[in-house]
Amino acid sequence: MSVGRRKTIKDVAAAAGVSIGTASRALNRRGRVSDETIARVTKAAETLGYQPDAVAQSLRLKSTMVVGMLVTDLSNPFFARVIRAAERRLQLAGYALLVGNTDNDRKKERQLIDLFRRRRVDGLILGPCEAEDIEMISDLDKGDLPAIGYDRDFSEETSGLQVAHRRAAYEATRHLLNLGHERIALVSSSTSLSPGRERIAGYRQALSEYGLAFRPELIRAQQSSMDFLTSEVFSLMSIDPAPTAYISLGTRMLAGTLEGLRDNGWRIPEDVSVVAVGDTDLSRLYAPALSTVTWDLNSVGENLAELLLRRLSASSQAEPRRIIIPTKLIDRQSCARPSQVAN
Amino acid sequence: MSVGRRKTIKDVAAAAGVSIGTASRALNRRGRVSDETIARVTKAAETLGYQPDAVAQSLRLKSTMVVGMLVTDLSNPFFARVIRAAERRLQLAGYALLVGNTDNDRKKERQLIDLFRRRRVDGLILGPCEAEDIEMISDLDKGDLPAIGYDRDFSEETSGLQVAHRRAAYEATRHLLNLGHERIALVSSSTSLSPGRERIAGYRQALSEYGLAFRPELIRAQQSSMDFLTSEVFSLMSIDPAPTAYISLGTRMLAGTLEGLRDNGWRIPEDVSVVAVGDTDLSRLYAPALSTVTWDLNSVGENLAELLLRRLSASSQAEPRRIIIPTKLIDRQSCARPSQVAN
DNA sequence: ATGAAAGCGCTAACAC
DNA sequence: GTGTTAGCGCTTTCAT
Repeated sequence: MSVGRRKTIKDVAAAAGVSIGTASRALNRRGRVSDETIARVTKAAETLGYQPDAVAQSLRLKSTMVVGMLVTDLSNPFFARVIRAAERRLQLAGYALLVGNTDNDRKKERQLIDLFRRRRVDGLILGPCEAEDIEMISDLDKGDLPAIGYDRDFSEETSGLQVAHRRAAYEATRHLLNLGHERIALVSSSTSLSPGRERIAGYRQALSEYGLAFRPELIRAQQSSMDFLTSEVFSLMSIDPAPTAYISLGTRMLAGTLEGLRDNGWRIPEDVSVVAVGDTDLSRLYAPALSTVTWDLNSVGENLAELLLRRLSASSQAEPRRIIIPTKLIDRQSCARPSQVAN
Repeated sequence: MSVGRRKTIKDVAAAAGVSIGTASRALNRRGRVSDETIARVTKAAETLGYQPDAVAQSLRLKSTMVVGMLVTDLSNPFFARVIRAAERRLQLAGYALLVGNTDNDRKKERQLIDLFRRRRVDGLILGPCEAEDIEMISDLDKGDLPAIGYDRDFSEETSGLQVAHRRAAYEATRHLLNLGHERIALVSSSTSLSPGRERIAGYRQALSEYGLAFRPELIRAQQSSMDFLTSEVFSLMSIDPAPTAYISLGTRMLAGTLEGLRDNGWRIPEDVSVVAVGDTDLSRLYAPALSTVTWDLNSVGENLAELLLRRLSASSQAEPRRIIIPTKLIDRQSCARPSQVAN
């Protein structure tokens, strides 16, 4: 179709009979330009189908209007939703979103950050990653790359967002404790990730408030693999006496937990209570419907974008901000008093 | 931390005591450079922590090594998985992935394409979108923007990938027909999207092979909203005589279908048979486990990346290619012979 | 084998 | 108000 090469501002200038400097000013409505030339240049640009070259602009303006986002797994619905919301908000502000998958590998994360830096992204949103480093974000941020953290450790000097995983685990545990459970298993993401650590902390706190001892063997969090094996659940179930309740807060682990319980013939909530994570179709439609810890993923994405945007607006070099996203426990039908039968 | 501005090739050249031209050649090992200078320049670059500016390179080389991908909904697991796989493959080839959400809105798609073009992405992967146009992709592709299609219409002159939705629907329908069902409801994405159209075609074909008439009232595909209302299912259930089987091939609609059926007290598969889509936790763990049409999302992503990469490798301006991803029907426990009770 | 210089497309500073 | 020019950081002729 279009035979000629892409139109440049030079073409526009020529067509409008002005210099390229004037063309630029007219197009950007910057500096002193007569209304008449603005009109002529705009018209010329339009008829030529001129679109400014963002690469050249970036080089000149030292801003690409691109931000990068790194998460362990783009396809994890917990991240995918967040990305969607963030992309929407960023686009509104004229930014595009470059995404990368770290596979929860520190080395890959490092590589991607370098790559994104070379690409001169204006800012970075960093999701949780193995062996994360409190200094990392502030190093970047104080260096040449504005960065904010999402569900990972970051120092007080930088902005970031965290879901209230600790509180979530605390409340889930309290909920079961209140029902009379005393042996509560916790299945969650690895302790090398902030959410994993936070959850354990919340769980412990609830336990200690009830004067119950923390028993590490009831916890499954060392998993670094993406999938949670039902064999892990079996090992939990074979503890004597066995747990009477399961809090399954790992996105990918819930299915394993349910499968393990089911395959062993344990009924929910008669034999065992379950608290799940994420208000998914599975939680709602599973029989029985699962009591679930949830939070607003949309809000996470929007707030992340907002946080970074604020950081990028040169004016407000201001205060670093920390946003905590509240969680909610939706009680459905998967929790009951522990069965009287000694397991 | 780093006080000085970013190092440029000029700094490297100075530090190595050569001209910037030589520095560039040394760094890229292009042209004639003595091994000794290569060593000196490389060393200088390393000690300075030099990283080439990709923006400047892009301007000069007329290639950004970025590709864009547009889908209706980044958070839809069907797309999220594909994006993850594509990103991985592209990254291996040195490309970064810019993502965008069209919300299934033609106007937004158009805007995003223009935006991506301005950003000089090297290529584009376009997912399905409302009112898609066969010419669109080839226009782009023959114009200035290599593009391939994913589950959408594209002309024979361009490359693209399609999941075998028609065959999938055909087989699902056959499966139910073979069990003795004659009134089969089909719930799928809008007919304004390629997958929706294809599925209906497959469904019709199976019906006609069985000598059964196509009854449009058994189809729910006009949905443009993201969620499928259970009221739609009620309307289906209240047809007289009611369908004895449901094929629910819309990602977002499966939950609605199950909910509608359940809330009305219909048992699966005793009262009604169901075929679902996507080998998700829900399909596996729902009681009963759902017979499901699946395909390899990972392979979709990889093949899309591969297709675009091939298109981008200037050498092979070659043949446009069309890849069809096969589907598989996993038969579980949600299908049975129709109940003898006249509904 | 190396240096000098042009130029990718754009914006901003400076003259007039 | 507009034209001219420098220069963002890089690669690539073209001389030497």
